[in-house]
Amino acid sequence: MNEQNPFFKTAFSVDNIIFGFDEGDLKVLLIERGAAPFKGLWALPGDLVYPNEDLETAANRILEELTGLRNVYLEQVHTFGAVDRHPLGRVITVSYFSLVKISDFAVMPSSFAKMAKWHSVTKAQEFKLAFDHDIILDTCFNALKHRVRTRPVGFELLPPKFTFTELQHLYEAILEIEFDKRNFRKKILSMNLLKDLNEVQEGVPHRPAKLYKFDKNKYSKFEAEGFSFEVKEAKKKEQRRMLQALANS
Amino acid sequence: MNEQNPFFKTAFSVDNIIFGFDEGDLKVLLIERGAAPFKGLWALPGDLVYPNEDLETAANRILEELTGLRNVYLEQVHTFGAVDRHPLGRVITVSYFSLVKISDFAVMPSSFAKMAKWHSVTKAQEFKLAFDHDIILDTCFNALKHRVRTRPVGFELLPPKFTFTELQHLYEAILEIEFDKRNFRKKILSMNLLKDLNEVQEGVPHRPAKLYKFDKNKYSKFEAEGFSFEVKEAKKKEQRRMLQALANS
DNA sequence: TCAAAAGTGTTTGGGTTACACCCATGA
DNA sequence: TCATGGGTGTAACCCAAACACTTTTGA
Repeated sequence: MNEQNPFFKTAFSVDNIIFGFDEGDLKVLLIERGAAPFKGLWALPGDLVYPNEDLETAANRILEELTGLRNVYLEQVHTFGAVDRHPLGRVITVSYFSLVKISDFAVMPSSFAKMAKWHSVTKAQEFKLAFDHDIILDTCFNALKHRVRTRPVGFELLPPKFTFTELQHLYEAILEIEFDKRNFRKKILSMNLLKDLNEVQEGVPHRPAKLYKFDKNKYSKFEAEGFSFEVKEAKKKEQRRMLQALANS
Repeated sequence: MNEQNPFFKTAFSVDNIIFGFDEGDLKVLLIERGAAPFKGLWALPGDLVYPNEDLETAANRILEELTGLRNVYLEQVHTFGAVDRHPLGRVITVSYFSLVKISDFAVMPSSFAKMAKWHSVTKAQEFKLAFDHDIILDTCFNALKHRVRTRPVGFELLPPKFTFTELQHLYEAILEIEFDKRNFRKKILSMNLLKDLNEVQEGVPHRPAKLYKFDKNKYSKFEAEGFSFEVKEAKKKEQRRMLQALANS
């Protein structure tokens, strides 16, 4: 193979959608572009892939350079390769999403850090992002919604000790649905994924909640067998609302 | 951007897993490699992506060159980019699967045709394929299994008129599960996806089955709402089998 | 009349949904 | 004692699963 070959005029990059969870809200880490094209707009963290680097390695590198974190949940989502997606040339990009615990962010070490900022996902979806990053964000958010119903990955976003209510708020934020408290607890408990730590919250102005941690042993069982977090409540509620509306008209 | 830049030493390809269904068996179209590397091994049809060509366009082009078919169901699955996956250089490949009606294959028009051959998927999974194509095949077969539970895409693999039994065999071949005839019919009928053609099979040595076609209008409803083809039978059967085994020991 | 596949209903059980009140704590 | 969220059980319902015999046709 040689470099004069026109097939080698294409570059490829990795874009990394980094999700976090804080204050009951699902967040995504964006970077303000300091240079053209799209200077001043928010963009997903990403970089060209080195010639001797695997795709996942590149995704991990971007993540570590930006956040200092390693060994983070990472999943490839989709590859975007429209001819005109990058104004300066042909760049095909592979998107990944990763799930991090915002509690781990003591410092954001790299030079990127000054421009990086957490944004609520719902708000970021309304931004005009650089390149086709709005579509990428959308696609990855959908992939996360799907994954969370399929594998117990939600825990990747929570601190090591958490309350049931925090867990429920996390699922609600990701799936954009509200759950019944009792049914939610029943469902999660029946999965046997949680370990009761026999500890409680401190410093809260109300009855303190019990703390749980995620039980890795059970997790691996689901890795093999699959996991189903069925959600029909929202659909039914919606239907009933529409029937009501019809009846009232 | 310029061509001396080392980031432009990478090429992009698309590999296309073409599924068909015939004689109760799920098939995949493979090509025998006529040149090194991997000369003589079976490989997935694929090609480098032209510099001015979108990824999907490339996937469709490969499909059309090989089969003469256009407007075929096509879905991106995963991107494979291990540094050493191609012995002659860095080639990142985006995999797609497509679903075709084998009945449409009057001729296979291109020069590829003489080397292309349908293989039963289960057998092809045991082959040593060129490059990392065995992993790609596996990944795409899993993606198909998933998609078929999620959207009514099975019809893409059947001729325009088909019997209930053919449809059931198709689902069984894809999901590698056997279904109860009555439950299967009930489930499909409740989805209201089929149109009874008031015709029957001809020339069969037994009671002829009714012919159905797929009803596009209903389909679009599922496109929006989602579609669930839940399958628990297999799991339960497996569990019971294991309990039996335990009881007998 | 036989072979071969088509066609058809009902019961059971498990899991999801709906729903409301008391409890523990800090202020 | 009050405000705030924590924590708990039961009945109804729906859907998937299990299961066996009759029907229709061609040979």
